[in-house]
Amino acid sequence: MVQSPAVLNNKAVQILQGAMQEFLQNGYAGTSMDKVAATAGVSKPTVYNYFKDKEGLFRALIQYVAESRCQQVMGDGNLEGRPEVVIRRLITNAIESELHDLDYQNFVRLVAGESGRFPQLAQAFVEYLTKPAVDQLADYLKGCSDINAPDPEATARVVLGATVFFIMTQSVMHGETIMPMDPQRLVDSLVDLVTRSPTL
Amino acid sequence: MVQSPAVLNNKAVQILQGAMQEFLQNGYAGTSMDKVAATAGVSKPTVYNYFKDKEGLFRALIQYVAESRCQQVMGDGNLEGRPEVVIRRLITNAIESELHDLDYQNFVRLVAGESGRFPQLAQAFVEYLTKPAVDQLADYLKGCSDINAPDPEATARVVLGATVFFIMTQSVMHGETIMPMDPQRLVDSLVDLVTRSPTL
DNA sequence: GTCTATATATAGATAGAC
DNA sequence: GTCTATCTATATATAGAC
Repeated sequence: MVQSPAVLNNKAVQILQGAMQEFLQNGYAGTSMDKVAATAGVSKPTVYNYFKDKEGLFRALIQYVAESRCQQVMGDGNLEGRPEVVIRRLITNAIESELHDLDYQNFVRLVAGESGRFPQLAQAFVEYLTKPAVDQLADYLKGCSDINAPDPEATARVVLGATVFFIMTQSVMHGETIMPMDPQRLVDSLVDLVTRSPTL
Repeated sequence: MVQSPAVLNNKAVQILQGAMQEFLQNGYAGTSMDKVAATAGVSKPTVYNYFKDKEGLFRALIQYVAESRCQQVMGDGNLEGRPEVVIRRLITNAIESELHDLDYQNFVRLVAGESGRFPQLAQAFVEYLTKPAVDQLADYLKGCSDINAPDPEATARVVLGATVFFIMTQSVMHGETIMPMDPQRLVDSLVDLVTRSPTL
């Protein structure tokens, strides 16, 4: 029985791959164990041999995907240089890598959509993806003396919040045609807001 | 057959109330027409007499809830006064009214979670809730000469994006214990960022 | 460990009585 | 218009053969 993605043999990964395709496409309740088994190329009892039940498989899958995404979000962790350049690069990278990543968008939809019924999984998302990103940026901002951020932690939430909101509205919620905007304008405004000289 | 919430008799509303409770709690695929009928206090064929099928009922419900929320989000539309005061009040109101509104959070979870399979409903959310809020703030910012916002539309997205992200992370995704923050700090930082004197 | 076959429950949707 | 009763499909989960 697989409880943690830390220990995964070949067949467990094979099942998780099939489960990923189905759950990301059809949500938790919309996914049947029959289709998971078929997509994974195994029989249904084999699925139940590796995972206790549908909920156990789902939890293992979310953890599996979150761990995969974890490194990517952090980037190389190399936040060095002048604030205008660093912040611009950080936001540009986030938008470019997520705005057209359909798998990531479906992952966000799935975790957000199930956050009421699976609060622990939503918390794992916050702990392993959201919080590290905010903390990393906040730590960088703390080291910058010549920017407009008396509260670096709150400022980091503003910067990343605006970025996440942009991706959510434009792509996840399909708002690109309804309220279109060149991502560059958001980046420019954010850099402009944060890197001005602080109040005298 | 009810197609639009614009024309709703008593029984249709009664069914929508039951549907709201079930869909907001259990999601689309997790909701059965049996439970909708039971919660609404009618029989299943009666539900099908007023709505074509499960999908038709769901679409009508989302439109119904979105229209109810539409006015509330806009507030009284009275954005007048000095920018520090107006922006502070706007964000504070949004956070106070949404951060602990469980129905609203479940509505966000539902629409976001189904946005991949019901893109039209997500677009209605953007068109009737997100876009009006952004436009209203952008219009106000355009009229302010003494603030730090060369691009009012992008700045409005930063302000509302940071606010929505805060509510999403703290409440919807249950992150309050993982990355706690007093909402006042976010409000202060946003007001501070936007209302500084523009670059010389 | 992995399969075929199946038990049991519940889903969406409707026929037909009133 | 509204109900009880029902049809058909499919869901989760497992028994038992290999």
